Formats: sequence, structure tokens, C-alpha cells
Amino acid sequence: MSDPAHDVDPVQLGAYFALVEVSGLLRHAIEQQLQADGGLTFVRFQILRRLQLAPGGSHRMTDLADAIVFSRSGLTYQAGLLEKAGLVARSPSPDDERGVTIAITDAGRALVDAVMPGHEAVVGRMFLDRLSQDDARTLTDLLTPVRDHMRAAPPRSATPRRTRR
Amino acid sequence: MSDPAHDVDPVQLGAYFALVEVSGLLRHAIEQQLQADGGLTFVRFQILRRLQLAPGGSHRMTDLADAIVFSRSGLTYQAGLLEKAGLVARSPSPDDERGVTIAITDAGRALVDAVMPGHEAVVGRMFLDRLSQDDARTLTDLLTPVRDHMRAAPPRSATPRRTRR
DNA sequence: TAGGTTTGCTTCGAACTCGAAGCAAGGGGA
DNA sequence: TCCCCTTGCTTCGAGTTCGAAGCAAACCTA
Repeated sequence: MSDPAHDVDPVQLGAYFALVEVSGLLRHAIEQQLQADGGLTFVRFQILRRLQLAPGGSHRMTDLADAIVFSRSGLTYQAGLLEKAGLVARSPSPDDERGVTIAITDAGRALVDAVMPGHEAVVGRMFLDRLSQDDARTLTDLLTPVRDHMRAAPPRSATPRRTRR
Repeated sequence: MSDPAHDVDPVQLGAYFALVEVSGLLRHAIEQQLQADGGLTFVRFQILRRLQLAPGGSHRMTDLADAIVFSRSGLTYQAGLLEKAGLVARSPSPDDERGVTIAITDAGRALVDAVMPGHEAVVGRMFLDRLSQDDARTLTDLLTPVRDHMRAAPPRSATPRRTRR
């Protein structure tokens, strides 16, 4: 477990801790805003936004779970709530009888649109205020390859897959 | 609610979404490692680490909650578990009869030390692999003022404080 | 120094999260 | 084609999280 002698530079470790702290603060601020402006939790907002961005406004359940880094069972639960609220609709996937496709409804889109301005305002005030456009670009350029790298490795659910017997 | 006409630049917004995604992936990876190497959850690790860093190895409950961006009631719950496990000790604050001081025990320090190598290894592999030392420094330099800015504003618990009557 | 307010923590109830287990459909290889 | 393994989702139970309410100490201010 853990590469031997994979010592981490303190400067790099500092970047990691800074990111953890900032993302904690950011998420907390966002949660307040989403709740206040649209009665949404962070997870539900993420689900709706991903669907809204997706071509056709829909995703396979599993793909969506991966996209927002969330457990499948948790997504089933939230999908149930969102469906009950009419923000989302589930239907069997056409190609695979096992699959379920989750799609955003017009009401769902409307809610995202309603919440987005306040959302951007909060993110702007809390997070972006101290970041010039150049800074933001730099930040994105730093984080994008990191994200891609993390996406590449163990796709999700690090449960040690039983090796084929 | 929300500054009027506070339109957010798409590039900046992209930085925000990238950060949210990376922190989600990172946290997921970390959670697996901490659980595997020390039976720790992310929150419990954060508590122990903060205490270990603190001079005297102790904090006021409230200060600790703010530091890790966590609810007070949630911290009470986790402190109870950690205390039961002997990793932490609670005692009334000397100066303020209401306050509770939470301190890390030797066992707690030992556990953090035991988990840290694996932790750094995972963070190194997942997050820092694609970040040179300069990149990491840049990232920290970008995030630090942002963090300070977020720390400055509403300290915690955005519950609209009743204005003094 | 008495009254009302604020602060620090815990308790409580409701909602949420996750992994394990369950179940049905898909996909080979013999 | 018949098994057996894998995949996709849901159900289930246990543990966790949060805000509101409760309670006690501390702080004003008259």
C-alpha cells in the first residue's frame, strides 16, 4: 500500500490542503444560496445542471453518478425525490433493458435557470472576487489536466474488483 | 438577493466548476485511502489533523468547527465517537465555563502519523502527479487570497442573525 | 446586581449517504 | 443453447449530517 519512498513536497501538499479548505468553504456558501433561492441541495443542483448541459438533457444513471462523483444508491434516492417533484423523469433505456435514462424536465430547466443568477452572484462574490480573468484561466489550466488524470485512473468505486477466477 | 448585474465571466465560472469537480474526485479518492489505511472517515481525519497542527494539540469546539467547515452539532457527534475511541479528549475550557476544549491524545497522533504516508501517496498520485512544484506554488498563491476572502465574510452559519432589537 | 440578550455546546428528529445484498438482463465460451 | 459471470439499478440497514430547540454560563446595561 502506498508507493514506497513517494515523498511529497511540502509546497505541493500545501496546494492540496488549500484546495480542500477552499472547496469546503465554497460548498458551504453555495449550499446556503441554493437552499435560499430554490430549495435545492448541492447534490440536486449538480444533478440538474449536468442533465441540463447534456445533449438531449439526459444521462444513464451510472454515467451521471460518475459525472458528479456520487454513489449509485444515493443517486437512485435523489432521482426519486426529483422525479416526485417533477424536475426529472426516468425511463428505461431504449438499447439496454437494464438501464435507466434520467432526463431533466421543463420544470427542472426552469428551476436551474431561476437559481443560476443568484448562484453566479454568490460564486462571484465569494470565490471569484479575488481572481482576475487571467488568474481564473491559469487556475483552470492547472486543474484540467489534474481532473483528466483523476478521471483516467480507477473510474469509480475503488472496491477491489475480484480478479477473474 | 444577489448583486444586480453581477454577471460572471464564463472563463471564471469554468474555474469554479473545475474546482468543484476536482475536489469531488479528490475527496472520493481520499476517503477510500483513509478508510483502508486507518479506518478513518474524511471528517475524522480532518479533525485529528487540525488538532495535531494546533499549538498544544487542542481547540475550542467552535473554532475547530469553523476551521474544518462543519456544523457544531456534527462536531459534537464526531467528537463523541473520537473520544470513545480514545483518539481525542474533551475538557471544560479553563477560562470559559461554557466552552469545551478538545485535544488530541497520543493515540490520536499515532493514528494520524500512521495514516499520513499512505495519504500523501494517494494525494501525490491522484492530485499532484500532474502538478510541478511551480504549478503547486502557483495554485497555492491563487487559492490563498481566495480562502482569506471567504474566511473574512460571513464567519459561519449564514443564518440571518436577528439584528439587535 | 437584576433583566434580558448573546454565546457555546449538546440533544433531538428528519433527511441523507453509502456499501452490501438482491434481482433482472446482457454477454460470452463451451 | 446452456451456464456462469458481469453489468445496471434498486432496496435495505447502519451510520452520519444538519438545523432547531434546549440549557447553562457570560455579558451588558441600566
